[in-house]
Amino acid sequence: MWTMPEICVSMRQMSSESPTYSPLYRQIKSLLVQALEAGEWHPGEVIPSEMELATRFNVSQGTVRKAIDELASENLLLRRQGKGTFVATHNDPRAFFRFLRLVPLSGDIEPSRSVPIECWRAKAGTEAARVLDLKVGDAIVIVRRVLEFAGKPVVADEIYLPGETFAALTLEMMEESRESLYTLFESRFGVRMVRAVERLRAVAADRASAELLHVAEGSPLLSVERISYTYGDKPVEWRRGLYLTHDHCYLNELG
Amino acid sequence: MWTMPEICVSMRQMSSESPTYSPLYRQIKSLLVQALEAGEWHPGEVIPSEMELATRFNVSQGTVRKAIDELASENLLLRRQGKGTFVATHNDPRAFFRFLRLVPLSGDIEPSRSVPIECWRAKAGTEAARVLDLKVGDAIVIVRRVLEFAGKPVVADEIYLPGETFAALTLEMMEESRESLYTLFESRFGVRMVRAVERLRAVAADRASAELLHVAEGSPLLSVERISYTYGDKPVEWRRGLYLTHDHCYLNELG
DNA sequence: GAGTGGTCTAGACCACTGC
DNA sequence: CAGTGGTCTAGACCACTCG
Repeated sequence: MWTMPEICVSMRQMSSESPTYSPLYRQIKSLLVQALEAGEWHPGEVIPSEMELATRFNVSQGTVRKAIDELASENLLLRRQGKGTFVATHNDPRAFFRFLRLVPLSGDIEPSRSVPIECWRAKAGTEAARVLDLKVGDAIVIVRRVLEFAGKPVVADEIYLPGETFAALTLEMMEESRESLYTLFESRFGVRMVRAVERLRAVAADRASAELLHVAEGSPLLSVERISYTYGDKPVEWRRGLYLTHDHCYLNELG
Repeated sequence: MWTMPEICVSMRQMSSESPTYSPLYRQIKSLLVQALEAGEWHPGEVIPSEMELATRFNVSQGTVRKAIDELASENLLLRRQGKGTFVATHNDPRAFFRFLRLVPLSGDIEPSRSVPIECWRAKAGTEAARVLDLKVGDAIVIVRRVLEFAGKPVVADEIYLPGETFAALTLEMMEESRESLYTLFESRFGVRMVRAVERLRAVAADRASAELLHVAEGSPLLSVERISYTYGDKPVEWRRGLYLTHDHCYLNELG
């Protein structure tokens, strides 16, 4: 159960003098993130109304509003006029394309399917440990899978996960699930990916990938290396995908 | 000279009944965009203070603030506390990396140089016409250039521009300019790129590109096709770049 | 109609910049 | 010091949803 932190008043006056000044609405924002992280409200659920939160935190509605505004713009929350504010979830077509920027060249919408291939345990090497913020030798889980669009293989993924959190992950679990991987992680492991960084390069297909994607060895593939983070910028996934960009392209908006 | 539109009061009451209702702050926002588009304030300049604008438009400071907030988040304006609000400009290192998401794998910062190669006039084909919103046969300007990092060629670009706007563009102009291409477009042609969409694929190097980038024919290259837009979502540039991703990668943040 | 988020206002005060 | 953007408040009203 969640208990109300009673620090609002003491927080407020850390103005002027303090070297770590942050405005009230950011403190509220961080309290909301803590509540999300602690699982006070689950993905897809409504959170209390702005007025209720304002009463709880002893601030005005406008201050809560500004905190929620930022969280909504970071896609942690979702506002729906007349209904309330909801915890964002990956179980939502919009979230799907936020993290998989692959679109068919034809523009048509294609059904996609995730085909898990392998899932095994290993110990973190120096690079996996660095990326996932673990110690060398810590347990990790490695998953290999293929993503199909319109029945054809388009992406070959290799995914590294911290072993502690994902100890229970099995191939069967992924095979049975009709949801996306991130939806599975969210519903079964309580891990919600919040943001990610991708590094893209063009590479030549090695033999294994060439077989998985049904192309000739040496064909150009788009290599997408991704590090995903949950609440508090904690890295929880390291993934390398090889994308076949013959009939698809990686779409990116530069704001 | 700019004249004050006097429609605020009439605009305000298009509530309830109207099918095209938009809140007051969005109407203010669109007036500000019109002013930017009309060249009322130039890139790098301060715009009037929030209070002044509020008086002009007969709204409260808060409403102007919300309009400016959105424009700042879209990178059209730049707020600086204590100094004022400025028209965003490409003559700024931050803007540079917003539109060129290429970073060295080593992490070091490398000096870049644009080497223009060719610049010629042509008539728009069906595809160029469609993308640039022109008629087939309309004049276009085509530029080829190479981007070097640390003295080595990394990007080969082919750039299509509407001929009318860029009639005066010459190779010499680009050679003499030490600014980025977008800075040149902004200062010499009054065209500010505001947003862009990129489509990425992995391709094999053809002979021409292989020579430009000093790699073997058939090497995997990252193909980046970009359409850039100015104010009002008007397309003004169509560009295809081939990126050598041996020592660099395309960095993308998924929010 | 009651409840939610969304807009708009007016006024007070704070933090930063530059003269 | 005056002027700018940034925060915070309180209250009114609008638009949307649902029972």
